[in-house]
Amino acid sequence: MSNNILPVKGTHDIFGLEMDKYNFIMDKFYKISAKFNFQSIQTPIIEHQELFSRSVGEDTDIVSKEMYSFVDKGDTTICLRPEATSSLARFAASNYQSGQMKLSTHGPMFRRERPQKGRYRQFHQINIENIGEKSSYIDFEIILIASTILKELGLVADQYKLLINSLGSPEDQINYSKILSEYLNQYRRNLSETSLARLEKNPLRILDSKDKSDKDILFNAPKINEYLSKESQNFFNDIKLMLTDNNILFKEDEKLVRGLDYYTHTAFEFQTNEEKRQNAILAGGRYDKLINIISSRDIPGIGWAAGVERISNLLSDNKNYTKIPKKILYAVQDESYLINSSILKQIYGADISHEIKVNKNIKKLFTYADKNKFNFILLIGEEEFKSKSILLKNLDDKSQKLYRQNELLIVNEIR
RNA sequence: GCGGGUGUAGCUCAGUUGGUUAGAGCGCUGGUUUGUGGUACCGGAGGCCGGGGGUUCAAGUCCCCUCACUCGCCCCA
Repeated sequence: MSNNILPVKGTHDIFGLEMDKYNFIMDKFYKISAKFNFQSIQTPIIEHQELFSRSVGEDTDIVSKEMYSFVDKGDTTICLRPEATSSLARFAASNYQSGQMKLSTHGPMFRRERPQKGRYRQFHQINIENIGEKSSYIDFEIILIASTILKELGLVADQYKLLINSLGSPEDQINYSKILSEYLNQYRRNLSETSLARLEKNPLRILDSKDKSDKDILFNAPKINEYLSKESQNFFNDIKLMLTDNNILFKEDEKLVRGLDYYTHTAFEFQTNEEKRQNAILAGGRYDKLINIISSRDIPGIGWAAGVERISNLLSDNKNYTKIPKKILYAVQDESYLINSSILKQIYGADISHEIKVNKNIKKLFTYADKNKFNFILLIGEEEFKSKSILLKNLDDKSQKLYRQNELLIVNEIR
């Protein structure tokens, strides 16, 4: 026991039902995103740390205390990616040409937090990003895709809700930040420590503080939607109209600002309605200034990320997430029966899920087939070997038939 | 970073106010007349009771430390 090597804290092996659910989620995700013309991409899991300190923000929790970073045999600081949007933005910054670049990806992300239910140090996300398009239609479409995927995965309406907000244009944000800072400055004494720090660097993030005294102060704070420019208001209204038009329920939440610094305009989050758990399952928004922060180009973008484990947790354990193929067990009483076996070659050549099992005890062979949920057993025991025959039994309906070895065509008998 | 809970067989757990060789179910394995599987019955293997220290005639049980897992807070998908 003490010698066992366990997985690193906060990491998990994915196997069995969990793996089936994971594959199920991937399947729906890529199918639906492909339908909207997204192209899949895989970017490296390691990146220059600078990518995230510039994009996500130096003083976010993610960058300041949760990143796995190391110096790579010299002076390059490398890190395990804590999220994927920055990597895709990096890719787009050097590969975008014109029109829309629609990207979908998935993979492991790493954040060094205290693990708990629905929060792991290595977790998995699915992401879609649309880069290069300013139209509010895209904001709607990206939310529509999210909603479609959750539905297709079998989540029902009362399991989750959609919250949306507009953070306005970069100019609106600067403007509103000033007004908010002025207001909050009057209450410096009562603000929490973290909020005080944010007051200097990024006052917007104070809005989603969960500190009680902060909340009291924020109750009467100026609201961002009162300070949006006319253009920003129209932009946001268009999105809401499209959502309503397509029966996507949402709730406006003026406190929703997201934990990353790069968002502008639309911010949204799908949350589970279940109490007592990490409730954000999918979240994202528009990031028109992000690419300019990490490159010399200025390209708008919008996207979201969803936590695979968090979605997986919401899926029922009692469903079958795999289309199991018929499985066949080729069982023989002695290894020598497998030598120069035409049956074996047929099995290898056919598109059949199979296993070979050798045991002198016939009963063991059947028990094995049963326990491992094989649908058919192909048996060559001593008698069959002598008479050059072979037994095929359907384990589901218990019917069985004896064939001559040189006459059996497996693909014809099993389907 | 801060709090709560739990560590006993491969897995899920019992172990009474400290008291001899530490238990159950499931799983694994052998058998119930020699070639036919989900049931039934009988047998078997398998535990430094997470680790270290302490109290005691005696510790799985009480105390301290430590490690691991887990659930919350913060934050986030």
